Amino acid sequence: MKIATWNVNSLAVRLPQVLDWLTANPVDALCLQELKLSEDKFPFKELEAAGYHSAVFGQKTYNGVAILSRTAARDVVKNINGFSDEQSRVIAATLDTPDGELRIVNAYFVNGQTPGSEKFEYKMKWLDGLRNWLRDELAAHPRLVLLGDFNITVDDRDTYDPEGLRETIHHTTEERQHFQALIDLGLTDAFRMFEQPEKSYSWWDYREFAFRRNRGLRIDHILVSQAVKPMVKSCVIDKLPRKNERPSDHVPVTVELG
DNA sequence: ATGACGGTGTGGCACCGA
Repeated sequence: MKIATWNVNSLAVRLPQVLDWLTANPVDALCLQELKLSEDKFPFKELEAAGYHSAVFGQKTYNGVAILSRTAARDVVKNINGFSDEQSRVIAATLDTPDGELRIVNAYFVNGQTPGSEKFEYKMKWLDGLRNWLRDELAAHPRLVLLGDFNITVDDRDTYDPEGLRETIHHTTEERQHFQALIDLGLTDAFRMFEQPEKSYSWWDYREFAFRRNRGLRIDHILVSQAVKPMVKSCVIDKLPRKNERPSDHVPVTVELG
């Protein structure tokens, strides 16, 4: 089975591209971030016509996450248990697969703006909350995938300018320690289980022809639990949608389990 | 470099993203 993550930066704008992508890439589940719309504006009908159920945690203007799946998701949890948050950033659900149940945790991590800012402090607290909750989720659901827009580069391979961007947002030691703390719960970065093209990124700024110059970051990740790791067959970034008209600044990342 | 681009909600711009 295939599971993908994509920060669409407004589902209202990107719905046609999502439908096109699903036609070309009929994954079993697609996790979306930055819907930028409330649940009452969510295109349930169009996605159902494409063969997908939707579990949605919407928010007007900012944030908003959803899990699209071929089979209906169950035991849906919205946001982080034990962490009070005004923003719609996390949706978790269980999928029933031929190999048993699989827990999906789809997250839109906090951006953090600038190290030292209030938003950065919020990012650190949010990461603490996520980790503490995830420990329980993993205990309850050994077969688990955590995926989404992490807004963290893992190491120098994940950034077009490791020296110039050192200790800037998405590159700080503190953020990377938080990422490592998630790994230490027993998770593995599926992308790095395989040999990958040099300078593989999942996001490029809209400005300065960043995509054309491949000045990007890898900040969209798929982490798998120890029980899932032996099943991982591939993990790929699909750059093609970044060439669309009115593209999202992020592209999909897909993991194949078998 | 207080910049760039793009989305949203608003209202003739400000805020946010990464």
